[in-house]
Amino acid sequence: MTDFSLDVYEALRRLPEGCVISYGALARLAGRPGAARAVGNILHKNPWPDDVPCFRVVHSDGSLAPAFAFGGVRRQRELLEADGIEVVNYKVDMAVYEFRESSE
DNA sequence: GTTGGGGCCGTCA
DNA sequence: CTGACGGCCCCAA
Repeated sequence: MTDFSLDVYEALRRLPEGCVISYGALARLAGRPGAARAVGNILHKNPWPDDVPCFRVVHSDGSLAPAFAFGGVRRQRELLEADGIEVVNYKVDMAVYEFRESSE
């Protein structure tokens, strides 16, 4: 467990419902741009799946994770749709649902 | 559109 | 500590 991991979990916790984020973006929010792979690993561990909705984390192109640990992309799609996110062909519109701190 | 290479960080053996 | 792997990302051909 590292500070980076905790930071990732907190960043995800701050993520509002109905929004998604990519591994890279999440890593960036965690303060480690380029650590997208580490983020994937961290989310895989996910000690607190109840507080850390990793299902809101998608690829940079908006596609869902093919190796989603909870039960596959199918499960993830249900969770995303449950958040009010429109999922098309296991992909979401990053231009709309991607979480951004600065709305510029 | 696909394929190949490099890089980053964390966890496990 | 080193080596290998991963729910990745970016750039170039």
